[in-house]
Amino acid sequence: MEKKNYYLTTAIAYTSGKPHIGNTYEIVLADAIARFKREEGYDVYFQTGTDEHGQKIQEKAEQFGVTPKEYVDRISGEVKRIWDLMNTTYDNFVRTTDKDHEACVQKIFQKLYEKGDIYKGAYEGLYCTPCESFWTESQLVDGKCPDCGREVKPAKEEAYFFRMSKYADRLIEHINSHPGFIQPVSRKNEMMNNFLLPGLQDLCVSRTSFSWGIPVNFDPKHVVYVWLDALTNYITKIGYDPDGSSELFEKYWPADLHLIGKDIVRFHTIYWPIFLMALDVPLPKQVFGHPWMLQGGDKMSKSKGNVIYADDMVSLFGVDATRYFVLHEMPYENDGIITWELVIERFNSDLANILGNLVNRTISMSNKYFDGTVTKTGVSEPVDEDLKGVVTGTRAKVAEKMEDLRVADAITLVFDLFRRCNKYIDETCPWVLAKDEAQKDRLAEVLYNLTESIVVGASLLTSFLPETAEKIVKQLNTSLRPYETLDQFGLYESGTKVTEKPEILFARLDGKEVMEKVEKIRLAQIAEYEAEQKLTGQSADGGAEAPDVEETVMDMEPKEEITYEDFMKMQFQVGEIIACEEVKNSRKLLCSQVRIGSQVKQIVSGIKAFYKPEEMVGKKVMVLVNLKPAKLAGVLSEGMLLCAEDASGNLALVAPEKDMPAGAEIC
RNA sequence: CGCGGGGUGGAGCAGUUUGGAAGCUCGUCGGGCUCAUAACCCGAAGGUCGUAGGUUCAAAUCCUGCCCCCGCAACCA
Repeated sequence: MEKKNYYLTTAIAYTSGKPHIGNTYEIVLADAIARFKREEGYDVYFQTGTDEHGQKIQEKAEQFGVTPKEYVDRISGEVKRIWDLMNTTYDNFVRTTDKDHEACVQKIFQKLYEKGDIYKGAYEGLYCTPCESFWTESQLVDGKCPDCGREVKPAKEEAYFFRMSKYADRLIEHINSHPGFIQPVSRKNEMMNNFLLPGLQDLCVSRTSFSWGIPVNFDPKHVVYVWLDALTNYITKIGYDPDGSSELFEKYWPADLHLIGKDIVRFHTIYWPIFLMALDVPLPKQVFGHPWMLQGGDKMSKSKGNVIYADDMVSLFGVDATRYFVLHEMPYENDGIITWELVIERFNSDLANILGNLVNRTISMSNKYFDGTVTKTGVSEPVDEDLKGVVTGTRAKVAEKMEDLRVADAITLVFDLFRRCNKYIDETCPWVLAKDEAQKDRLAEVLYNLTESIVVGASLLTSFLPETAEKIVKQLNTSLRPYETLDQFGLYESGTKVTEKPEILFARLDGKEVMEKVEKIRLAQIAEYEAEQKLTGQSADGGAEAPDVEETVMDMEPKEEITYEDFMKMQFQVGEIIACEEVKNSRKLLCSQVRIGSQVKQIVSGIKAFYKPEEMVGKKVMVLVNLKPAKLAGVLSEGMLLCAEDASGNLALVAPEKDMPAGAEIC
C-alpha cells in the first residue's frame, strides 16, 4: 500500500539576528511531529528555512558595513547551524534569496497582475524625505515626523496592491466549513472578528523605498513586499510553477500543517489562503499558531542579558535535555515560561531521576543477579498485568495526543510509562527475590518485564529525544522497536545480554554550579550586546531596565547643526510641579500641573514607569515651554518636561543644580 | 467603552467547549526501601479556583459588574 503523505512547514526565520530559544522551540516542535508522523508510517516532507529580504535587513547590513547578502548568509548559516545542532530532520532548508524562489515569486507576481488581482495604485500619506518613511496623521508628532521631528509633506508612492476583498467571502466560507483549519480555535475567532468580518483592506505587496528584495520583473524599481515573498516559499520550494509544477509539488501539496508563531497567524490564515485562491492552488489543511516561550514572564531582551539561546542550553544540558524542556514545558495555548531554574528542575526530576535512574538501576540488577543476561521465564504474577497494560496502552494514547498536536501531553505520557516502571520495581522488590534461590525464575521475569517496558518506552521516545532513545536500546543490546509493534509486550529477545557498565544518561545537576555558569553566559551576552551597539552606533532597544553592569557612556547619532537663532526659538524655563496624576487609560503617561512664573501649564509626560505622581510634586524641573500644545491620549499637553534617557530607555528628569524660582529662564 | 490573552494550594501548569465530589509535576513534611544517579515507592499538609453579584438542585466551568497582570495598538511633548 502506498504511504500517505504528510507535508509540514515551520515559519521561515527572519534573518535579522541570531535565533533564541523561542525560535528554536518551533523547529523542535515541528521536528517531533515530523518524526512521529514518520514513525506512524507517513511519507513526510518537512520544510524550514530563512526569510531574508526587507528594509530591516538592508539597514542592519549597512550598520555592520557588509552587503545584505553577506549579512543574510551569515545569519542564515547560524540558523541552520542551530537547527542542525538541535538534531532536527528537515528535508529542505529554504532561503528566500534562492534563485529558483526569486524567479518563481516573480512569475507569481506577474500572473496575479495579469489576472487583475494585483493592481498598481498609490500609497498615500505624509512623507518624511530624510527618513524615507510614510506616516499617517495620527502617527505624527506635533505635525512632524515622529522619528526625526522634521517637516513631512503629503506624498504618494506608487505601489502594487492585492485585491483581498475579492476573496474574503470564499475564505470566510472555507474557515467555517473547515473547523480544524485554524488551531487553536481561539485564534480562529480572533481572525474572524478582527479582520474578516469587518472587511479586508487591500494589501500593499510592493515597495520602492528599499531595494533589498525580489524585483518586480516588469517594473524593477519595485520589490515584492514581504508576505508575497515569504509565504510563497511553502509552494515555490517544493516545485510550484504557474506554468506547470513539479512532481514533488503534486505529491505533497496541499500542506498538512503550517506550524507558526501566534504572532503571524493572521498572515497565514488570511493573506496566504487568499493568495492561493488567486493562484487556483488548494489551501493548506491546517495552520497551528503555537504560543510563545517567555523568560520568567518577561520578553527576552539582549540588553538584560536574559536571552536564552539554544547553544547555551545545549552546552549546559545537552541536545536532548534541551529538546525535552521546550517540548514538555510549552503549554498548548498559553505562553510558556522558561527560566534556568525550571530547566534544572525538569532535568533532575524527569530526565535524571525518572528515566536515567530507571535504566541504570535495571541494567545494574541484571548484571548483579544474572551476569547481564535477561531471560523470559514466564513466571508471572498478577502485578505484572497492570504494568503490561500501561506499557502496551501508551502508544495509542500518545498517538491521540499527537494527532491534536498536544506534544507536551504526549511526552508526559511516555514518562508516565517510565514512572510506572519505577513503581513496578518497588512492587516486586527484586532485591528480596534475589535472596531466595527458589525465586530466581520470578526475579528473571521481573527484570525481563522491566527491560521490555524500557525498550517500548524508549521506542516511543524516539520522536522526542532521538539520541537518548538510541542510547537506551544500545545499552540493552537491542534496537528500537518498530512503531506498529509498540502495542505488544514481550518482543525483547530472551537471553540477550545487556551492557556491563551502564552509562549515566543524565547526570544530576547541581543547581548552584549551573547557575554560576549561567551568570557567566549572562555577562558575556551583555558585553556582546554593548560591543554590537558600539559597532553599529545604534541606540538601544528601549527595554525598561538598565543592564546590570557598570556605568557606561553612550553615543548618539549627531543631528544637523543649528544656529544660535534656532536655539533661541526654544524657550526653556524652570517649572515647579504642583500637582500630578496618572492619565487614565494610558500605560506610560503622567499629567502634571506645572507652575512657570505666574502661570500654570498642564504637561503630559511618558514617565509613569519611572516616577510616581506623588513624588513628582514639588520637583523643579526643566521645561520646554513654547512647544505647540498637543493632545496625548486625549489630554492636552502644553509643553515638555525634559529628561535624560539611557540606552535602555530609562528616564531621569533634568533639574537645576541649585534651587531656582519657578519660571527662571534656562539659557 | 481600542483588540486579544490571562488570574486555580509555595512554583509551573491542566481542567472551562458539553456545569455534577478540585487534578498533574516540582517543592515541603512524615513513612517505606536499599537495586540505582542521596535516586525510587507510599502517605500527609497546603487552594473561599482574582473579586462582588446572578442563573441553577448543583458553578473553576454559564451570565453581569469590578480589580489586577501580559501581548498588540495607541498616545512616548
